[in-house]
Amino acid sequence: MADQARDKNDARLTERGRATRNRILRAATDMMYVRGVAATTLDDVRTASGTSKSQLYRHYPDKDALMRDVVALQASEVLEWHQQYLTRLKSLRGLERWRDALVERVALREGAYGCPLGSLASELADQDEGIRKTLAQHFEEWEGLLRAGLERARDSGALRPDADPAALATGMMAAVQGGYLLAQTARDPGPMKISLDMAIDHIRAYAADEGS
Amino acid sequence: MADQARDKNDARLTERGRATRNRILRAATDMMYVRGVAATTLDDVRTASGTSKSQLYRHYPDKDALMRDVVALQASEVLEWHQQYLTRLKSLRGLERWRDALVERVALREGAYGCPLGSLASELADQDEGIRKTLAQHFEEWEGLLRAGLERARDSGALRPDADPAALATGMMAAVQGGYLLAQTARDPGPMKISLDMAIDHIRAYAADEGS
DNA sequence: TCCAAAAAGAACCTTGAAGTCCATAATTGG
DNA sequence: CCAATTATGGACTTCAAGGTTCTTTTTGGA
Repeated sequence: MADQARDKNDARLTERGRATRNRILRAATDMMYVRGVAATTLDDVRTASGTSKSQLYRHYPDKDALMRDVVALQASEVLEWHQQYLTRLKSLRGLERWRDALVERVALREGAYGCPLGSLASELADQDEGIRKTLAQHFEEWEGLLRAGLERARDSGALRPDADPAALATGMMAAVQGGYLLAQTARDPGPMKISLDMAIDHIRAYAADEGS
Repeated sequence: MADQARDKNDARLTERGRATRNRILRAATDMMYVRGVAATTLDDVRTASGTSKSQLYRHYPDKDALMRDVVALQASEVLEWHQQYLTRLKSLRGLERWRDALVERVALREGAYGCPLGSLASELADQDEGIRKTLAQHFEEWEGLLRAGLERARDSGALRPDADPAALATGMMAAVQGGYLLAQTARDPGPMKISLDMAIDHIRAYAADEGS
């Protein structure tokens, strides 16, 4: 009882305990991404992480708690990846570099598995209101990276003053998610590239001087 | 054994039997859309359709077979709905009417549940290769409606000759799917409208005479 | 009206996944 | 180095979901 509360945040875990916990979370995150949350059993996680049932139980009261940590980890990794490209964004050129990296990433697995956050959202949004809200916040943060970049581009004169960074960022997010889904279904990164090109062209229409 | 083969296509079923089969399929389709495929139990379907276990078994050898019919029904209904707006499409004006109807449809349920086909795709694409291919074909058919409409628009002079209907249709499909996912996660149809507006604007950039 | 075939209903079985518990091994502090 | 605490392994229990089978009811044609 006191144990569970303590273990939730790994405050008083030894090095070894924390390593086990991380192995569990890593295995669960990877499997839930590839197979889906419902299709991933705790026994799968146990095997893949090289641990045992009682360890799952020690570190997570139930599958839901594990799932919530999976969402958090996946979100932090996705955000971190995009930050890498977007925190200093202020031109169309930067947006194109980001697009190329993203398309490359999707091409590496031939489109499969979809967006690490998007597929969680699709599976869980209408099932657990708490997780839905959490995911909505993560999406907002992600969109915020784009919006901030576009604002910098506008303020620095790369985009016209009448450009609407918020709407452009939302459109770009939809292009990303739609591209992911079409790529996943077709097992082909092609649609992702076309989709992102569309969204960038749409932004380019607000470029200060015509042409790229 | 002969029974199963016979029942698969409702060739030699009586009126009553066909009605039961339809009730089962309708209930399964609705529930799997709202709750997801994995979260829908056969017992749920049995209750919702007012039938019993042996009837499920009689009409469908297993859950997978039911699932496949659900995909087919959902696809035919989605396609039919979009055909209604897209078969005679040949101008931006028509595209805008379609967009308004789609946004209205999403707004009715406050964004929830996502795309009837897209959420099936996200859940099943990496789980069952056969279903993935089927869904890819349905998406292609859907995209084909858009592409054909854009080709008519181009041939009738509404779009410039250098417009690429295939790429524009793919971009539009991504906008639809991305819009659905963001609307589902945010429980707000707003992103769907912004996303479709972006895709239409992108097409408008290829309009023969400037402006709409 | 009666009979054969089809459909419905409900009890039953099997499997697999989540969750529980306890004995043993490892680790850490005094 | 010993005792106390923490981590581990694996067996066990429970439960729910899928799937099966049998009996009863309904239907439709001779």
